Amino acid sequence: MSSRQADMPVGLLADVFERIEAITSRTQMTALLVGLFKQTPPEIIDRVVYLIQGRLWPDWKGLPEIGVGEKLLVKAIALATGVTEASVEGLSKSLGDLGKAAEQLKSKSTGRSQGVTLLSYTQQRTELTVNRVYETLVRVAMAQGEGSKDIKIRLLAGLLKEASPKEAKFIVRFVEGRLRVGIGEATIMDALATIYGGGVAARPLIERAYNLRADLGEVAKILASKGLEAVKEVRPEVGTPIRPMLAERLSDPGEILEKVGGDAFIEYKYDGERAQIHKKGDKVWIFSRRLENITQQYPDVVELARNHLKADEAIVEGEIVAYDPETGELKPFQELMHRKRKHDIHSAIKEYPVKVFLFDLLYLNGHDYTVETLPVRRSKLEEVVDKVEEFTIAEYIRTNKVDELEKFFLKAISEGAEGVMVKALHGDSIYQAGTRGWLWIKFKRDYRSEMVDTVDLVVVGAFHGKGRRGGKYGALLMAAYNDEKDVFETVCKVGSGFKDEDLDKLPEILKPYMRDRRHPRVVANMEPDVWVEPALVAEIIGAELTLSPVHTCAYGKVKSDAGISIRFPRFIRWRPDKSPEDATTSNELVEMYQQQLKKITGETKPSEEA
DNA sequence: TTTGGCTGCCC
DNA sequence: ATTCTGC
DNA sequence: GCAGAATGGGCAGCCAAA
Repeated sequence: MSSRQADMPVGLLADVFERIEAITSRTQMTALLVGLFKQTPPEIIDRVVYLIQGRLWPDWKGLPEIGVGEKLLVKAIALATGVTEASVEGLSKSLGDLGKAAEQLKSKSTGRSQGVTLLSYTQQRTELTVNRVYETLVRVAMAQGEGSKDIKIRLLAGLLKEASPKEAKFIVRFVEGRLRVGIGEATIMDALATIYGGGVAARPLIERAYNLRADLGEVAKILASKGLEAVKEVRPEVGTPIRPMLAERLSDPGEILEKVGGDAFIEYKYDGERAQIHKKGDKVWIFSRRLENITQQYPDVVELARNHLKADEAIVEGEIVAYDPETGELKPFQELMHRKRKHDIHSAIKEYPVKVFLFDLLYLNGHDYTVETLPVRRSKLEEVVDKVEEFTIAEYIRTNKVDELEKFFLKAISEGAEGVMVKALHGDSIYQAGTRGWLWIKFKRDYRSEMVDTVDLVVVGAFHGKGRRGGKYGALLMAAYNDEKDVFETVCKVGSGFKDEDLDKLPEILKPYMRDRRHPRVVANMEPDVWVEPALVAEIIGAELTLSPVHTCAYGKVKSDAGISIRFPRFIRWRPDKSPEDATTSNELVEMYQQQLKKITGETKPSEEA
């Protein structure tokens, strides 16, 4: 990775980030970002954009990640500032921000204290530049194999030593993968449109290019070097992933149909992994929802696409689901996850067979279908797919009736789907990346509390929050009551569902029960930041129960070496009327788990069906 | 050689 | 993944 | 309604410690 000639001080970025962090108005944020881009040489605008996004390059390039998380970062900061890891960790916990911790340590230890370690000339620091920082971070990412953790730590520590306190804050946050200043891709696009497109009116053009390239750095570079006209020329390309269309969520069927404009396609929402499948001649690529190249994980799907997509060039989308070829039943998401592997793929194929349910077509033989309506895309999809059991089109109906939607939804659930997708089919129902426009709406079982298990769990611990939850608790450790052993066994953490107000009250609520050590009646593998004596009960909702390698609830009862946990847990409300012994018991969770198994595997089989 | 901590990516 | 918040 | 940033369970891969 050679240095590029054009460069700029990274301090300029840090200054702008800090100013943006302090405000909440999106308009002002965009204006500040515009100011930054104006000072950015076009040659390095891609790097600046990546740095703002908290990444080195797009996921789909297949390049390594930084491979440094919180723990290694603590080591690097300790090494760079000459304090113990424990003190870095402590500061980070209390500030809720490892970046701020680094900043504080840097500003306290300017000059001498760290100069003691080695050379005094480090005091007259050379200014860090964007290229210098970027290239060092690339070296961190590229360090792999034996001894690589040490290399990563040293490289980062070196960078942090050279950095000003403010720069250190953002370097650390970058490595964590989020700058946390309130700038996302939309704000970046607005800023780019303002500078290079003559105003925010150019945003849709820029966004379209971004959707088709999934590389905002590249789009920025095209804009900066060749202008808006060049961006208009961007077309879908087989082998280059397209940013996925996402869905809104709603729990009322009537409202859903209203939102999509009455008439709609309703299709099963399968619980698997989303896949964007590209085919060009014999060559096939598969991209995940985050546009990682997952082709290697699914040689069976590659083969299916090769044989059953009747097109020279195509991009289609579907869901890969684990299933049992003997019975035809769909298997839970957890089963499919065993396919997330690089090694032993061929034994995994046999052990965890999958099938593919296609639901969209984005490109076909030179024609861009992302700009076509859903009915057009669907009918082309039907033409192009040579359906077989393992490679088929998602089950769907077309309707404008609420009761038919309800009925189809129940059928979907009974067949092991997690709900349905409701999709607009009107004249504007294009393939629109992201969530805008209410064109797709998901309707899942767990959005309806009456259809899903709600549990009352006991608080046994708490975790310090980060970012906007810095200085507060960010999550609680929850447990079920084991009435046979008279102990509390952990089920999950919960950090979602709290209003700011709830979080603000937490310290006061927890205060009477906080302890330094685990309460003797608590059984946990996990170590929270603070332990809490079992006393407080909260209602928790989730999508379903899972088998857990870490949580201790009913450990070994359903499966050896596994407890019971909850997928997508969220806080609903406190249950001050309940004592900890009134909480949901471990045995009740076992029963709920077994009931759930019956729902998934049992109900399709009975012959009274149909 | 095995185990376990950490990380990234699925949902 | 879900949820909350500020604009 | 959009955009952004909090937060969850759990899997495999990787690397270092045991």
